[in-house]
Amino acid sequence: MATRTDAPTRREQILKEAARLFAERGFHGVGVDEIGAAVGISGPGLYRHFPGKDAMLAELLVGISEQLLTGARRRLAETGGAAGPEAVLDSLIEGHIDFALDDRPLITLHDRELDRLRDSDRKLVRQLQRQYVELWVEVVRKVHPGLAEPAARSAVHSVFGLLNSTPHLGRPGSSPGRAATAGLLHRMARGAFAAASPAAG
Amino acid sequence: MATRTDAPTRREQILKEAARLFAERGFHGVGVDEIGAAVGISGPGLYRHFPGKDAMLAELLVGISEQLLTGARRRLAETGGAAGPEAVLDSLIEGHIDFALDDRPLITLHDRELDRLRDSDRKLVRQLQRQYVELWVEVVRKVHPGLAEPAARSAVHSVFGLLNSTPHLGRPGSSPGRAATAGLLHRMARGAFAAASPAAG
DNA sequence: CCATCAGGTTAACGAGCGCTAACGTCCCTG
DNA sequence: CAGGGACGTTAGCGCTCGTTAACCTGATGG
Repeated sequence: MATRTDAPTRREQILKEAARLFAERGFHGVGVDEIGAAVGISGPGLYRHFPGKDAMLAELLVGISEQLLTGARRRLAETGGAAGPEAVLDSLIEGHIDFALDDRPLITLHDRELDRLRDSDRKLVRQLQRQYVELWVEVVRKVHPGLAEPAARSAVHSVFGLLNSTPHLGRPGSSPGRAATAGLLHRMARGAFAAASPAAG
Repeated sequence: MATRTDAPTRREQILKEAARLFAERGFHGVGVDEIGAAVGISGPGLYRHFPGKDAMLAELLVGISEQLLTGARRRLAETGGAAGPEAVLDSLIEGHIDFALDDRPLITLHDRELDRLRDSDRKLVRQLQRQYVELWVEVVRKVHPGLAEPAARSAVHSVFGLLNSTPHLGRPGSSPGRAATAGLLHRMARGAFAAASPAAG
């Protein structure tokens, strides 16, 4: 019988620590020796698990993009049929906020270190990101039909900027607490979308 | 008599190109030779104008922070007396949007490369940023008295995230055009603040 | 009981970096 | 017309980095 949720493998440890370090000091600012030290082994030992430093970043960024996209598709499928588009949008916002609050280092990496990837990986990540954005755009336009498509796309990007501000919001366990912060971000995102339409007073 | 606005000096050229390169590939990802090449001189020639690579980044970040803060104070002084706090908030938003749209590389650097600074410079930048945030917080709380101070501070940080999303919004001259983008961002920022209060329906 | 292999170790290489040294060349000024 | 400062250049130093090579060890399994 397997242990509950299978204790984190070495690869996963490495990815987690690498994400934290990359987010703190940037991809080029972190040496492989530091990443190794963070998981208790030393520098070149990492090469038993990854072909190189680039590969760690690639796996992180692709993983983030896939996780966001598949999560959004799942939420769309679950919420889409039963309730109206408003419920779908709320679910998308909730999912993004959960991710931004629980994996702050990854959110930081997601739009910061994309240019350090090999061409093929970068193309893949951008494609996943684009699909994620387009999924949001469709839902937003159902909730706010007065919004033209280019404006909706800009609005989605801007709301991502709003939701991804979590790294600036004081460390977990500080001022407002997680639930309050999530609620605040959710209301602000909805308010921002609602105000995006030029017609709205 | 001086020429109109004094043709850009070598220092200013260097700072502008360095900002662009740092924003594109990160502080550690850009070599001094590249910065030199971007202004038509080669690597070590930069050291006639700056004591080191770090100094360029420091001057950029301190300059940004000072420009934002002094601009906000000026707007507060100009708009504060005559009209109500709503007009002040609109003016702050407008100023921040102008900056985010006109100096995208600087906006990118502003919250990305802060940790690469020497301790003293980083302290200075953080202090300027904090004053800028607090100025916003006060104005926001006058417009939305139902908002507690910690929530207001979080809301301000989140709206900065929204406004600073301009680098993701398609290069200048694309889809919506500058005025339309500025208007969209402005409405969304106001909508986000308005929705931040828990009481709001 | 020994072969294998996963997962480490240390040593060292080659490239690239920021920066300094030494030198050249205008241009301004007394 | 000296002389000096502003502003370049190229050569090269010292260091750090990512990566490879060579070796070690403990668990596994036929």
